[in-house]
Amino acid sequence: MDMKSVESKWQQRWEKSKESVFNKKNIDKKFYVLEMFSYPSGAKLHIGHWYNYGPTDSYARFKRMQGFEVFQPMGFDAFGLPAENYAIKTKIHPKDSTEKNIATMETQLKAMGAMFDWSAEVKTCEEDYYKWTQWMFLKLFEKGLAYRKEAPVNWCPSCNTVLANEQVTEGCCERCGTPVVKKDLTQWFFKITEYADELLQALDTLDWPEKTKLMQRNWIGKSIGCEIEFACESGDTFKVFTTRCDTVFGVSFVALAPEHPLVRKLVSDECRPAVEAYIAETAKTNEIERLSSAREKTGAFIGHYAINPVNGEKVPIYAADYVLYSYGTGAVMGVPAHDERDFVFAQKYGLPIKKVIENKNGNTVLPYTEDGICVNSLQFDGQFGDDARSAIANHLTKMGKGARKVNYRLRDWLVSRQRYWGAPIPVVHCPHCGIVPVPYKDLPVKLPYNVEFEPDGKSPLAKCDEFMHVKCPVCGQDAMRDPDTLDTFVCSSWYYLRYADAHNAKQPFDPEIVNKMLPVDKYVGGAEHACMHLLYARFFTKALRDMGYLNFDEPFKSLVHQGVILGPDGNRMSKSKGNVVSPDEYIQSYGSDVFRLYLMFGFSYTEGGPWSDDGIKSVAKFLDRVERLVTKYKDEKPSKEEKTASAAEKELNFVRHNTIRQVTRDLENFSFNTAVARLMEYVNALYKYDGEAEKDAAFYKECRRDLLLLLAPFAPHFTEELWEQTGGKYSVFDQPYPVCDEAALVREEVEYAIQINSKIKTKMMIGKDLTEEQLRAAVLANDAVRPLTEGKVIKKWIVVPGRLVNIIL
RNA sequence: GCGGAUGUGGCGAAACUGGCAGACGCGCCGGACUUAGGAUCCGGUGGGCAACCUUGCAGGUUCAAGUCCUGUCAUCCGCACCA
Repeated sequence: MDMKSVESKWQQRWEKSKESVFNKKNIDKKFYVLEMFSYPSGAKLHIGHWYNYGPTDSYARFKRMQGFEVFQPMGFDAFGLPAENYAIKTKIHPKDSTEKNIATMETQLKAMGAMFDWSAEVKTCEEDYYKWTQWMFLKLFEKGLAYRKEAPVNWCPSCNTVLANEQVTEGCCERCGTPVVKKDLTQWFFKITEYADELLQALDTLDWPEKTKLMQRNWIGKSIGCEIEFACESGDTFKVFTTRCDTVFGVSFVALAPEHPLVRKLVSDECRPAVEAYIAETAKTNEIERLSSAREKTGAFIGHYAINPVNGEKVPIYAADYVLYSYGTGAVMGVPAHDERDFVFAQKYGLPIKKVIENKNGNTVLPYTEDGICVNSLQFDGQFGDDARSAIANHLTKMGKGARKVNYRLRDWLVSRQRYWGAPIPVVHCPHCGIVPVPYKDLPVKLPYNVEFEPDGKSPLAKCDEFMHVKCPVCGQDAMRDPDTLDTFVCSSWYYLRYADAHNAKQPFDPEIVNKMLPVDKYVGGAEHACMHLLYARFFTKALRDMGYLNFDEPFKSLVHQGVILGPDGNRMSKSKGNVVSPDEYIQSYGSDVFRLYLMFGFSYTEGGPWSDDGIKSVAKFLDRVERLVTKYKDEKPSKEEKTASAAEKELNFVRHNTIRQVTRDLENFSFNTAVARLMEYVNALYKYDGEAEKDAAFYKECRRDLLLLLAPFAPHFTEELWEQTGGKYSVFDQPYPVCDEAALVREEVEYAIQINSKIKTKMMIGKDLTEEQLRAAVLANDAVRPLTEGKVIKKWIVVPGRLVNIIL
C-alpha cells in the first residue's frame, strides 16, 4: 500500500467530514482525552511528541469506537524562555519564531493523523488567550490568592529571572542548570499553600500513578507538630516548631536561622564580631551548599540565653545555618540526644547531650530518633510516643507557651518573571493608590512587540516607555505598569478549561459547558510535571471552584505518564550528545501508521527505553500481511448458509474473541505492546485458517471484518483504506468496536500441566465437564504419570481448574 | 542520607488475584518457492548429552515463587539539614 497517498487521502476526508470535531449534541456521552500540549521551542516534532500523541490517539479512537463522543483537543504552550533565548541568539523576535514553529508543528501534527479537534485549538501567546490568563490573575488577586511581598527568592543569574521553588532542581535552574542564588526581591506569589491540605487529601481520590501522587505528597510535605515559645533573658520571645515535643525536656540549646531578626537584636557585644562574620559567611554560601545535608554543621553562639518553658532551664542561643529561615518559625530547639543534626552540632560545640527518650527494649543508642518512652521528663516520665506528645502539647497549651501546629514544606508559588515573552501582569503601580488591578474591561494588557528583550536582570518591559506609562485606573494620575510577566505555568494551569469553550469572547469559558465537559477523563503526558504543572493545575481548579466558576474538585481524573524514548546509546536524546533520532526519515519511508504502530509495539508505554529500529520492519510486514489477507477476498460475496462449525472454525473463533477481549483490556490499560502482540497472533491464526481446504466463507469474512475493526485505532489510515476497499461504509471509526462473545471462549478441552511433587512431568488435554473424580482417574491413567505413581501413597491432590494438577506423593 | 521504581534469552519485551517462565516480535538456524532474494511462506530457536538447571545475588514462607517475606548488590528517578 502506498502509505503516503493513503494517509493524505484520509486526512483530507476526515477533515472534510469533520470526523474529529466534538459534537456538542452528544455531550452526555463525552470522553475528554487530553495530551499535554506542545511547547513550540523547536520547529519539528520529535520522537517524544509522537510517543505521547500517537498511542494516546489510538486510545482516543478506541474510545470513540466504543460509542463515546471523544474530545481530543491540541494547542500550544507558546510563551516561555526557550523562545526568548532563541530570539536573543538569533535576533529573531520570539513572536515570529513561535508563530513559525507553531505553523510547522501544526502541519506535522496533522500528518500524524491523530483525531485532534483543531476547532478548539488554543495558543497561549495569543491575545484572546492571555487576556483570560490575566483575568485569572485578577480573580486570584481579588480573592486574596495573589499577593506581592518581599522575600528571599531563587534567582537564576543565567536566565536573569526569578524562579519558583518547583523550578529549582538540586539548587540549580531547572532550565539551564546554572546554580541559583537567593535574592531579596518583591515578587508576586499565588497562595497555593492555602490549599495545601486539600491538595494533599484529594490525591487519594485520583486515578494517578502512585509514584506521582507520592511525589506530590512529599512536595507538599505536611508535618504535624507543635510550636513552643521560648522567652529570652532580654524579655524577647520566639517560637520554635517541632514534630517531637516529647523531647522538649532534652533541649540543650536553641538555634536560630542566621537571617532571624532576633540574632542581631540579642547578640552580646562580646560575640557580635563573630556572629556578624558568621551571618556574612552564610549569606555568601550558595544555596546548593547551604542545603546539602552532607555539609558540616556550623553555628555561632550569640552570647544570650533562652529559657526552656517546661523546666526553666537556661540554654544558649546559637545562630546556625542548618536552620532554614523560610520553614516553620526559622528557629529550632536543639535536642542532641534525639536528633541527628542537633547531635552533631552539640558534639562540635561541646553542648550537653541529655537523654529524655528511652528505647522500649532497653539499649538506647544516642542519637535515638525513634519513638520511645519519656525519661527525665518530670510528670511525663513513662509515657510513649504519640501519647507523650499530646500530653506535653496539652501542658504547653495550658501554660500558654505552645500550641499544636501543622506545617507544610510547600511554599507559595512565585509567578512573576523578569522576562519578556509572557503574559504581562495586569496591575498598575500608582504613587497615590498603590497597587491597582487593571479593570477587566481593559484586558488584555497587550504585550508590546518592539521591546529590547536582551536580559540584564531588569524586566525588559521596564525599558519600554510606551508600555510602562499609564494613567492610574482609580485616580487618573500618572502611574506605571508592572514590568514583570507571568510564569508560563500560569498559562498552562487552565488551558484544559479553555479548550472546552475555546472561542468564548466574553469570558474565559462558560461554566455551564465546562462543568459538563470536565474533568478530563484521561490525561497523558510526561512525568516531569509531577510537582509543577500537575500541582498548579489542581490549585487553579480548586480556586476557580471556590470562586463559583467550577463545580468539580479535580481537573484530571485519570493520569498516565508515557515513558521516555532515549537515544540508541541509552542516554536522553540531546543535540550535544549527538544521539537524537528524528522521526522524519521513518515517516518518510514507512508512513505515520507504521511509525505509530512501532512505537506502540516496541516499548512498554509507561517505561519507554533506548531507541532501536530493529522491529520497525516487522511492523510494516505485519500490515502487509493484513493487507494481503484482506484484499485477497475483497470481491468475494459469500452467501450465508447454516453450517456447523468445524474444529478449525471453533479454534479461529476462539482466537478471535480472545483477541477482542485482550485487546480491549490492554487498550484500557495503555498496554499497547501486548495489544499489538494479540493482533499479530490473531493474524497468524487467520493465516492458519486460510490454509484450510474447507472454509466457511461467511464466517471467515466476519473474522476478517473484526480484524479491521480491531486494528482501526492502531493504524487508522491503513485500516480506513482497507475498510473502503472491502466495501465498508465510511468511516470505520463510526463502527462499534467488536465485543467479546464469552461463549466462544469456552473450550471443550483444556491443556493441563501435570505435576508430581511440584515438578512438571507431562501435559494433557482434559475435558471441561469432568468431575474431580474423573479427572483424577484420567490423570492416573496417563502413560507418563502411571509409572511414577504406581505403588506410591498419594498424600495430596491439588487441582487448579483450567491450569494444572499437582500430585504430592 | 531518605523515599520510590527497575533488574527475566543474543536483543525489544510478556506473564491476570502465587499456578506450565520467556507470549508477540527482532536476530539466528533449517527448509519451500524462485534466474536471484534484502520479497513471501513453513519449521526450529533459554542452557545442558542426560537426569536436570534457569527471572541480579543470598536466604525464607508455600504443594507451588519472576510474583510474597528478610537481607544484599546494581541501575534509574524523586527529595535532599523541612526540625
